[in-house]
Amino acid sequence: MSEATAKQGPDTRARILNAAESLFMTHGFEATSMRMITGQAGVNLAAVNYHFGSKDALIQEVFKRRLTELNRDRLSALEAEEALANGAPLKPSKIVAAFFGVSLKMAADTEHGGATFMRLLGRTYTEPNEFVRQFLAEEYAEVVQRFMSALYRALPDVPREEILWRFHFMMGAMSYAIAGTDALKLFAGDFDDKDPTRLMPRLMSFLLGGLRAPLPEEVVESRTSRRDAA
Amino acid sequence: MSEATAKQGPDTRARILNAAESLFMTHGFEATSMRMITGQAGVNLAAVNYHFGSKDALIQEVFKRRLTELNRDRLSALEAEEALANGAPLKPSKIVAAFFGVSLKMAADTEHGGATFMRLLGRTYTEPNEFVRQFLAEEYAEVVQRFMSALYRALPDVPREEILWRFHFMMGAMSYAIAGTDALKLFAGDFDDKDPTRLMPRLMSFLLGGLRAPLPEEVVESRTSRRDAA
DNA sequence: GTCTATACGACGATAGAC
DNA sequence: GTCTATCGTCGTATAGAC
Repeated sequence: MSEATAKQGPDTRARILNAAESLFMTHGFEATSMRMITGQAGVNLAAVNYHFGSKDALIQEVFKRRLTELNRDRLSALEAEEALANGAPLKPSKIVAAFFGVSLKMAADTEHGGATFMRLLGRTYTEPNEFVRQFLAEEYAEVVQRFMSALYRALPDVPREEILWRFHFMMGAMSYAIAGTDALKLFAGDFDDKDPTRLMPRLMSFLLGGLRAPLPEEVVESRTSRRDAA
Repeated sequence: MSEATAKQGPDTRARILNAAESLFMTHGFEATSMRMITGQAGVNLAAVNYHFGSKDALIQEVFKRRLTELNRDRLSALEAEEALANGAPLKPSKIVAAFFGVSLKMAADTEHGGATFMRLLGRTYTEPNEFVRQFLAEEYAEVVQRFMSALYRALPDVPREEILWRFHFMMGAMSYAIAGTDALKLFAGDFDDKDPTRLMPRLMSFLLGGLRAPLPEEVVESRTSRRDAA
């Protein structure tokens, strides 16, 4: 159990990916060394750089696998709602539920590392590193565009820039929701962990309240004055 | 300007702290090496470990200085509102503005590294590291308790556990708001950076909408059934 | 093409001389 | 208190064996 799970595995590349994913999700990216990965995979240290180029590239590959799946599920959820609506604009609650419901579902999967992955994903958004953010942008481009279009239709009176910002805020709230109970316990020692299924309705109420909140005065003013000018 | 700002500075400890703060806020904690710090401070490499014990301890010291100041300002803002209210419960908007207004103000200070600090602070909440979270809990204990008390009074009909969660969600939204425009640009290439002073009203609308949103059904149900049982 | 052995420079940390 | 020398580990690069 200590190391070298299997010595004559068929695909070195796959063994590295599996070992890396498992270790990353358990210890985080930084705390996982190349020597830990290659040790567990039973391959030579240099194999990682040969197959992936660098540790960062390996991280990206592991990340990509999960993120692609996650975004596919998010799009499926949105499309399912759109099919039901039959061309009519979706209710904001349906759109938000499609995006964040799928996210929380993966976050609830503690067995396959989904929870750890979602925590890492939340942190990655605020990563100062340039190429990480750019990679994330590419992965998100399609799904964000689709969800934004749905929201534009659902909220025709809200300026698009405002919707974009509020979606951004919602992602932040979700990130903390997933990072979760641990952080909350710090603030309230008597805090009960309770049923994690309550998180979803809790978060949904908050997100919808924020999304449909009255527009900030400055935006209202600028819209009013624009209307006045016209 | 390259290194060794002053060779015969009086207080080695202070010179290390200043150099560390400057470098941390510019490059982040991890990207700043001990050799960079001691080089800029004009002291020996081993001096950091002698005076602070470790790099982590030095990070805590620098972090603490900022966070103490930030939380002091947040409490001052709350107390100023409470003085105006003369014993009456504060409006939720005043409470939220006190906490997050001060935060955004520090985040807007790009000159002294306030922006970088706030970005790092936002990430630190979701840090899996145990002692980092415990340190943060101690630093936040008083200010969170005070703000929660104010919110309990302001929203007597909302279950306290719900308020706690929503405050947590608000912190997440703020964290992403500060991490900011860079992340947003990734999703919308045509996105305009615009006036950063608009961020505050934008965020405030969202936060208040979320804070005052209708309670999730499950919470309402459990409260109703509890009332029924009584 | 794959893979291994080995070495390189930078990192945080520490023991011991002054 | 401060310094030098050195330790073990890190990610990475490369020469050469299969």
